[in-house]
Amino acid sequence: MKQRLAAIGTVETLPHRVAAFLSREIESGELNPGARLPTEQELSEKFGVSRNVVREAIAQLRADGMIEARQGIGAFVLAPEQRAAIRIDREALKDTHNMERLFELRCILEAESAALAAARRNQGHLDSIKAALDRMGGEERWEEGSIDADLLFHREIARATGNSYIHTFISFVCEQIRHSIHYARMTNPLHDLVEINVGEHVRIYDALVAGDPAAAEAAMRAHIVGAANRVGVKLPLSKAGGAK
Amino acid sequence: MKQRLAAIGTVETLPHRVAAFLSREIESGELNPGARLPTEQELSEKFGVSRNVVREAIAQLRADGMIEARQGIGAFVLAPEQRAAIRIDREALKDTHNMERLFELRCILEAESAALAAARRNQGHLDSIKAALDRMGGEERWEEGSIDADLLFHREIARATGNSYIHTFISFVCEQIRHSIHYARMTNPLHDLVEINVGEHVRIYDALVAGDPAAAEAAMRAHIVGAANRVGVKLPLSKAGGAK
DNA sequence: GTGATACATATCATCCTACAACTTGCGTCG
DNA sequence: CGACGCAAGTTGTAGGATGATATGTATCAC
Repeated sequence: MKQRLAAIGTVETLPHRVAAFLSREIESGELNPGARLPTEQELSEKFGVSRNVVREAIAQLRADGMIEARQGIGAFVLAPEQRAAIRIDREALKDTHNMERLFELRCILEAESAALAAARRNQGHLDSIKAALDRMGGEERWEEGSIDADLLFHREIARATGNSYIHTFISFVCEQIRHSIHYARMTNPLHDLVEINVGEHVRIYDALVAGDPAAAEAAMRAHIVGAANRVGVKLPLSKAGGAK
Repeated sequence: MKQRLAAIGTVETLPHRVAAFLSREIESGELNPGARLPTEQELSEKFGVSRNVVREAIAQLRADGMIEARQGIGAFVLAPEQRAAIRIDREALKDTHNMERLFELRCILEAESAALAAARRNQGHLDSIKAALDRMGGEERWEEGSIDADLLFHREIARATGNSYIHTFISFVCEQIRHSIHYARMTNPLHDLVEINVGEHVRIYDALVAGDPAAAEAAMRAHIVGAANRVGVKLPLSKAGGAK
């Protein structure tokens, strides 16, 4: 928990600020792919920091595949397709519209993954999922704990697909949504209590136990649409309402 | 193209090596979440590099949310759920089984996204998609060019969903698969020519023009299963064969 | 003895300088 | 005119110095 507080209120370190500046400049199109960045010395003068700080910032962008540095020449902006990592800007999460987009992505990922999980889960998976489910509705009414258990529930289902990439992606998207909701609550204390609908979770779990992919997918889809509604986001998914 | 070659044969810089070492140590579980890393000085002595190099390596891991540095105390390993970025190890892509997992993830993402795109696309989107389609089957029979056009086709469809996160995720997964195929071809020159099935693409495009979500989803699913087969991966998707 | 204050220590954050490695372009020389 | 080499610019690495922050310890007052 101490980590969580620190993670949220992270002090903006200098390299992080420089990296964020350059990153925005690239995303916004001021620096097109193929363009050459100013030299490290120029950047250090421009920002009023040491060259060391600039180097750490560039190292970060380079690790993400946003830029490529060539010794003796300079650093160049790479095309977006060459990115080696997916990173979501925390600032963007404060926009409700982006939260809606995240929920949409999550729905796509989790609905079909639930079907996969229903087909492939073994007893160990079911036990882990059940444990998370119990933690959610159980004695601990502490809010943060319930949210943790909720996320764990979804992660365990993702793990039951047996596909580590699916697990990684779903964990990531869920965590981004957690942050997004966190921000939304700070600015708008109306949703002070994000209720967790245990019934929806139970229906998903039952479908997994039954090994019914179609039922699991439908239950998961209904759950995520419901969860989005509870935080004030209505999903315009084509399948949500109209599909069979 | 020069960038591409350089990107593949990238010289392993020292900070990158240190970061990779620590990253593997964390992934493998030798350093559990909450554990404290050795001090920067210890690491610099252990690897025989300057403290500056160690700092750049740690800056990378910190940007990914793998570790958290606290001034005056040390650096600590964070839980996997707290990662701020998704990064896929290039080495892992050489494993065929992982390629299969990637195709599975891609199928989940793209099938439903195609349905969304069919519902939301405008004329501009259709034009961009058509342009990519033409480049694929057109005069340019240069292999790399066809692959580029293929990926562009998929990216443009993802863009037509109007959801930037979906676009980012699909672009990323497709690019990882491109690399994976690249590696597979180096070791096994059998698939020297990855044929691109234009007919499958046309069917997807037609469904998008018609604005038929269900048809677009089905066509996309068939296409990705087919593409996987053509590179020697058979997808065990529950929906692929049995659905409907 | 107990509590609080002050100090010493450990560690990360930033800065500075210097040199090595690499690329490019220009000028010199054969 | 060509080839070689040198100089300048840029990134890569090294090493030390100083500031900021957290922790433990010792001292001192009560």
